[in-house]
Amino acid sequence: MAGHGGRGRSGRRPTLEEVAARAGVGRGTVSRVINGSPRVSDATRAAVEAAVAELGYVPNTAARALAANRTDAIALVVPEPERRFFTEPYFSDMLRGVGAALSDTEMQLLLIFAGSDRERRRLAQYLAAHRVDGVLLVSVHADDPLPDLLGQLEIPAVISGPRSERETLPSVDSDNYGGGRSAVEHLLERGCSTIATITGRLDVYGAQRRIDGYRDALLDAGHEVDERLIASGDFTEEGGRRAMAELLASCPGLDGVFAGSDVMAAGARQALREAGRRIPDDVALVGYDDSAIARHMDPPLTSVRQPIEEMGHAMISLLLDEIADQRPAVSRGLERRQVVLPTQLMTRASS
Amino acid sequence: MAGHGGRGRSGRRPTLEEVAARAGVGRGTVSRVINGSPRVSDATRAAVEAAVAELGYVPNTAARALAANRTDAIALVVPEPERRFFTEPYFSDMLRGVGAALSDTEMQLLLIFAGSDRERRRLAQYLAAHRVDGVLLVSVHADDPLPDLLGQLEIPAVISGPRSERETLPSVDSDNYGGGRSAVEHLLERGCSTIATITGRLDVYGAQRRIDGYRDALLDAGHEVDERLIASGDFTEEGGRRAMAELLASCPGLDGVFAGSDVMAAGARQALREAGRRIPDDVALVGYDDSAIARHMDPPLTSVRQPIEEMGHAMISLLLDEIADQRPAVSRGLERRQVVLPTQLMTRASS
DNA sequence: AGGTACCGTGGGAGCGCTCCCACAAGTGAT
DNA sequence: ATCACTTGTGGGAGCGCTCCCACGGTACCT
Repeated sequence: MAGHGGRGRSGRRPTLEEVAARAGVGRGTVSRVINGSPRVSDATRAAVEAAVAELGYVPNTAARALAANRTDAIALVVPEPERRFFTEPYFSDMLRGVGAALSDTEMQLLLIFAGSDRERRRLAQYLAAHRVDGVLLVSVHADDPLPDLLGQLEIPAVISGPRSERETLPSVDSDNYGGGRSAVEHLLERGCSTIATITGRLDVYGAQRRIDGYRDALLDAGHEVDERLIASGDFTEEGGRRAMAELLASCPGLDGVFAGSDVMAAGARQALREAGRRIPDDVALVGYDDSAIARHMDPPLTSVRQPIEEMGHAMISLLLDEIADQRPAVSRGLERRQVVLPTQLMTRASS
Repeated sequence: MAGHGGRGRSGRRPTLEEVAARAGVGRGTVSRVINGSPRVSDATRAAVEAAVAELGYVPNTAARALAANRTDAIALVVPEPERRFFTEPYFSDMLRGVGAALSDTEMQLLLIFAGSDRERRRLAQYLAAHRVDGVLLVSVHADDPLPDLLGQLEIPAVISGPRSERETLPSVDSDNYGGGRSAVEHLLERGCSTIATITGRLDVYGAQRRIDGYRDALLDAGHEVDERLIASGDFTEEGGRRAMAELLASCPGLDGVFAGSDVMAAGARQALREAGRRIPDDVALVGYDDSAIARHMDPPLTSVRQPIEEMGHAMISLLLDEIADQRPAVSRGLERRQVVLPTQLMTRASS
């Protein structure tokens, strides 16, 4: 054999040009094959593919990014401290869903925390450098300036929970209203007469919608809504514990609780236990998220399941559309780019 | 004002060339300023910095990567399923430590899971494309082929727990032997006479070393080692529970347990509770990692603390050295590139 | 037969940077 | 004054790709 230019030898990596020479074609043709263009004859394609395999050719991402002005990467931005990311199963579930949706793509996923001011500055710099083609925004609070920044920079973005009913960014969400409603309807069916709720942070739109669902379910069943039965948590376990303690103090007679997240439900369980209330005999408890916590709690927690996997898929799909659409300035009609997916109540021993 | 080429206008971003023109210098000089080269006069530097600020210039990463043949990114590779990453606080602590160590750098950190075969193939492709300058390997099992792959591709790497006493890669570890030893010595001091241990996966070198520490502490105190007191877990909570149950069955008289991780200690606690043993009155319990679990357990868990933050720093520091050294083929002596950091026993109510 | 269409293909230009060589100007020893 | 360095600077070349224009060939219409 003349030459020994196999892939085994490390050092320099083969380039497009070398593949072209080996396959006896031009550079452009190899590029077309690599990028799956249909305008290549079958014979040529086969020859190129053989050359690629023989040489162990792997495209140089940097060169491609420079020439094509894209990075083939998207960022999952979590505007929360890292700690919360790991504590709150919602995030890790979301990461998994998005990762799964992306795994049949060439796109790379970057996880970026933007909890502290320092991290935010870093992120701003990062986005200014256009190091990603698009951004997935998870858990954004109502007054967060991040979406505006993305708008200025003209970086496509999709948000996981809309910030309000007038969200301008494409968004994906579960049916928080319906979910809250179904939780409360379930408690009513179980015979609860005094149902409290522990809400998430009120600057999160989804948390508000769950409360709306709570309210309407009670009203439609002919109950009136006692504002003292609405305690606000902050999505943390400790917040749930505290809210539950307050509720028990102000309304000792309550017999059902809808917590706005499983983690808060876990906190509520603690408070109930400390107060000597049995679950579900004295107080029935329902959570939200159907995370691992719910299944492992004692007793197992009834919870509202959000189709996280599907939500991840939907977000990716919206974002990729957004990225693709960015180039031609065609009039993208006002087709609804707000996806809402249904929830499902998972009934367990806690209610 | 003539022109309106400020940073506000989006669309095209300013290039080096434009900054150079604005500052009235050459391209090379701007590059030197951007990269902090000392061979620039103060006056010129100031002029360039002003131009950079006025134009809102941000370097194009892709162009830089292509020209300089580096990516300014490193990967944290976790050869475990995603689930374990989120379950096991060790990983998130490590991520935090590494992230902190990297935050005063320009380097970007990528988190990559390589739990499934599919993910591993993706990773291999990724590494073959040289999309990172270096790799941090966390929790590698003895027979993992990943380190070899990295070697072939000549990608600098640092491993978080050496695979054996003959580790060839630069590595960072806590003193597992000393940690295990101190845990057992502590139990002996507390008056325990029959001390069991729940080990981590035996193909993890660190787990072995903790057992060695356990053994030696007992031997040095004049006890003999009863093999029935050594039960193997797999670092999971369920594994800890099962191992504890076995230990209780075979050695009902035990009064002290050293668990190889906090998560397994949590499992052990369950089993102890189910068996009606009180902690620490009937059985004293010590964990390893000093993770959040330890502090929140009931009773709070005595645990061996590894200086994760420092370990992160050490890993980064080793890796950056490795990357820097890669270029000149100088004879890098055999200076020990194996860092071992001391542990510290955090005493709490469980012992 | 000539015209028009398209297909598959080759290769120039250029993406924005870094590297390095060349060169002018200054410094100090001889 | 001469030579040898050093310091700061400009700009050519080139990194490996994509984009796009141009071109020869074949097919199908007049």
